[in-house]
Amino acid sequence: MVELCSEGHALTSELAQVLAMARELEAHMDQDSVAARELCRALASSVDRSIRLARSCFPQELHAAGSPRGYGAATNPAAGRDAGFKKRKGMAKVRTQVRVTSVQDGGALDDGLNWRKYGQKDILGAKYPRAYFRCTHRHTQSCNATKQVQRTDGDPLLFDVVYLGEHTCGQAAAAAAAAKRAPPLARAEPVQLQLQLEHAGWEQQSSLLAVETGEFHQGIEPMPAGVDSYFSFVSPANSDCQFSSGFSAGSGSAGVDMDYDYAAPLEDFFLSTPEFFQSEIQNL
DNA sequence: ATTATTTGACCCAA
DNA sequence: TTGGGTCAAATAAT
Repeated sequence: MVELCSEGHALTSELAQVLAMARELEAHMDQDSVAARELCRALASSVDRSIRLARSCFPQELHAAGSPRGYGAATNPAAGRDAGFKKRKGMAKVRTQVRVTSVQDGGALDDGLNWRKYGQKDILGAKYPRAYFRCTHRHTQSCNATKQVQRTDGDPLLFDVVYLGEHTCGQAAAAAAAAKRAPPLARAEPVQLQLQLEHAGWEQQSSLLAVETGEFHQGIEPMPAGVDSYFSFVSPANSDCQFSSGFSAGSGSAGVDMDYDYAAPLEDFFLSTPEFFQSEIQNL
């Protein structure tokens, strides 16, 4: 279920990067505070990636070790077994996890998706609370889409956003269409995305990718035939940011209940992602 | 007046 | 029993 080889390589190079950045940071420390801060941020991101990679290599062991919360695997201790998520009425069978750098600008970019906060909880072992949002149209259109937003422990500028369910109201499709017509403005800060798909006992977690917000949608390709879920990203700005992943859940026990098409909701999601987080991150 | 947020209470699965 | 998710009354914002 887990490809130790490729993930292990990624982990190794990630940790090597951490080491290099740490040394560079040391050299910078009493000269240039701006560069040092930037390095700290990169360092924290890298550590965070390493943790995720390590989790995907050794899910059980690391979870038992009690690492910080706020990660998809941590919220899903049953990964690898049946019922990786709490099955609630009307809950869609796909969970998408997204991390994004905080974007602080007053411009209220409206992607057409409306969320309403309905709760906030302190999470055991996490520095920051987790906020719970539901679709504004839950009652009028019985749309059961929800999401959870939580600031990561490692890097305060990064947020974990977990989407549960899909929009059955019309706004998701409308937002995707709007994003296609008028792509968001490019920002200086890259956005980091992480994709996590869960389906019954099957789980696959992607590598992290970093792409420019103004361009990332260009890399999205629909999945090829014969693969249950497939996405490919290429950042024009950075060849290191190339990402592609194919998921085949057709074999073994993972094949149960395959009545869901991953492609459409996820593509819609990525087409309008950068604006999602404007309001949600403010109070976290 | 209407709509959104806050926050303690409640529910439920582990 | 505990922790996470949701509810709903009070409060704030528009």
